[in-house]
Amino acid sequence: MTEISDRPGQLAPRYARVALDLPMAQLGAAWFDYRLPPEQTAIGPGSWVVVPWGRGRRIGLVLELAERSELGPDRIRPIDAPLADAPPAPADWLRLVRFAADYYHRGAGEVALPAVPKLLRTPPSARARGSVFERARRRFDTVATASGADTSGSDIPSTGEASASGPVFSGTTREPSPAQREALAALSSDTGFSVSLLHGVTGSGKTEVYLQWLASFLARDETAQVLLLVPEIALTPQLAGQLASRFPGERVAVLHSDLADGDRAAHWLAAVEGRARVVVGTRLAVLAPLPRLAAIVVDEEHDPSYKQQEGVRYSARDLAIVAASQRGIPIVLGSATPSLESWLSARRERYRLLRLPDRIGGAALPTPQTLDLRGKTLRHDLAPAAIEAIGEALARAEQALVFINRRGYSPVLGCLQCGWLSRCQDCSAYRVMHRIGPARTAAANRYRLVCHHCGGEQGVPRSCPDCGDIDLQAIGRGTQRLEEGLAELFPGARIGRLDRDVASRRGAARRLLDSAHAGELDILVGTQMLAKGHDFRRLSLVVAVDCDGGLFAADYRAPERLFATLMQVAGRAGRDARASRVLLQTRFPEHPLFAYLARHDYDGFADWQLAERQQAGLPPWRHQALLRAEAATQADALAFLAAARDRGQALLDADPAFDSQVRPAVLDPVPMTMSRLAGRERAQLLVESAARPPLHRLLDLWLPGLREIAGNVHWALDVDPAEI
DNA sequence: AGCACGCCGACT
DNA sequence: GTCGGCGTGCTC
Repeated sequence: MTEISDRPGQLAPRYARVALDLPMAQLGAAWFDYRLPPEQTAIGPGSWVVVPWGRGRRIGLVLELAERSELGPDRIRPIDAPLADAPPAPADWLRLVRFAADYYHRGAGEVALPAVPKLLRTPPSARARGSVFERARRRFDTVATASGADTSGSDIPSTGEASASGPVFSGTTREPSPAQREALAALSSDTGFSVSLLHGVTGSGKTEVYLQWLASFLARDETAQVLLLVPEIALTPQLAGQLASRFPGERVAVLHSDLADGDRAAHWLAAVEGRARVVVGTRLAVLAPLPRLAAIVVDEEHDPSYKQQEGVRYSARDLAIVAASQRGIPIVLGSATPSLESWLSARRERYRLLRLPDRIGGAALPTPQTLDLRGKTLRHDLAPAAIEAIGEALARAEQALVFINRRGYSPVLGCLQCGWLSRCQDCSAYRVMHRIGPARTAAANRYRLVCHHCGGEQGVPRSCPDCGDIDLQAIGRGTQRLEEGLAELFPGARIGRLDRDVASRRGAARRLLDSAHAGELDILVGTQMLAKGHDFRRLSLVVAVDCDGGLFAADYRAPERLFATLMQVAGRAGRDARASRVLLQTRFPEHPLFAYLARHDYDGFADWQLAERQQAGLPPWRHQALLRAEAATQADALAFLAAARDRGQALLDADPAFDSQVRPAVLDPVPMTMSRLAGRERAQLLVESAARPPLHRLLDLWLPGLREIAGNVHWALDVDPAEI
């Protein structure tokens, strides 16, 4: 517990600077002052307090105490009370929160409060009996003792040895390979802060390195905690079980947004109070206030899901590195296809590069081959050679995985007569046709049109809304339609599908994966979801239906993502040392990306992409911040951004401190690619800079003034945007 | 951002 | 005559 100043002769502070979860840029404040209770309390930096706000109550975080306030005393209200039973925030965590607030140009409360489970940051009502904290403590004790591990997926059957757990996740320690031993030896020399990039192909045993390395911290110090960040929630529950069996006697806290409120509070509190020494979670776990953090691993560090896309748009990977640096502890970033940001840091020897070049057990990586679609007659979007290969795999009683990164039945419905397309009325996008009923249902009830952006839905019109023609066509193919096509091509084959629609039904994803592992499925159809961390023993063929979307996309990160995705999908094949094939359907087989992929040459690909980015003046060579605006009309959004640009430019011109060599550039406002979303018009303004300090200096000067010109335009800043 | 107060249309 | 539309204004 942090204590208030009791230095003799000093004036006792009368006020607390409290961070609240409110949009501070819009409110024009960095914190709110409240009066401390006159009697001696333990309120100090890191204390959680209940404060009056308007006519209600809110939970706030005390940033610091102060003797004076800018505000007249009559405008300052007193703190209600300390939040009973809440463990104070550790100083290390407060530092991280402050860094994130500065870096992302938001209020500290906008960073800190969303990191606390809802149940624990709801002001206690006068009625509530007992402490939510005490209940959360008991809950974790019960679940952690009962199952030894996981609480989140009680409907999820535990996976046996022959199941989803690949060898690297097994409960027993296996003898490390020479490369693993080398990596572990290098890591064991660490004292204090260091960043290591563990570059290892799928199946090379990165996880074993993480776990052994983390275990060494737990063994060395009986109060030490370790943090393992993972990209997606889908695999987290089973990973928790695996960690629990791997660290017997340790209690594992699991943190991700899909936990039930009570579980989330229980796990968070166990982590925060040090009762759980192993903490595993998705991006939000990086903001858990861990008092005894000794080491961090970021698994699949390149994964886009580490970037928060609403509220404070932080990068959990970047914040993890900051946290390690602030605490003077080591961090390991692992990936088969590191982000170009991390790769550049490794090339500059700011990060130590460790490699696991080979698959465990010596299984060869299959060599991806392109299938040129030009001039071919496709059936259900599949080239003859792909169909043939699937047939061969089935004949050998092996499994095939067909990958398509589009869910639903067809991406758009259209009228062949007049050209009408199923546009979403609220978004600049097409509504996607989804099959919702079985084949015997009347066609009109079998499908719906769904917008993947705003969630808007409608029935399928019986005839064209524009010309009345009844010949409406599903155009293009998603997972559902591909599944149908495959059933037609391979009657009798057992086909399973996995995409977000399937996964949203509780337990459905697990059931599908279990049947796949049990050999009850012959063909798996799915999106990215199918590519993450599953070893299918009998899988000998992977077909990627459409690789071309990522080749020439407007988004300069598209090739990087495509390369990572295809590497990951390809990695599903051939773990059992069977002769495996990976077929990539494309109309541009001569694209250099495929050559790097075929050679398994990540280094070459990354260096090539880095060179392209350097030439184009893009990250990670230059740094970006994006000012996003949203208004009723595009004109309003653009007018606000234009005014913002002028003010930004004026600041740059007026301040000689902006060195002309590294002066940030404020570009012109443009409508966003998705210019309309959920009925709101959106536009954006890019600021870019060769160096970070002048960029942040500009943002510091610039953002406070935007309040005056915003009118009814909503705006927000995105530092290091992932998509532009 | 919430959540008030505050003035103008179609309903019991 | 009311219920309610969302336009400004305030919150330490």
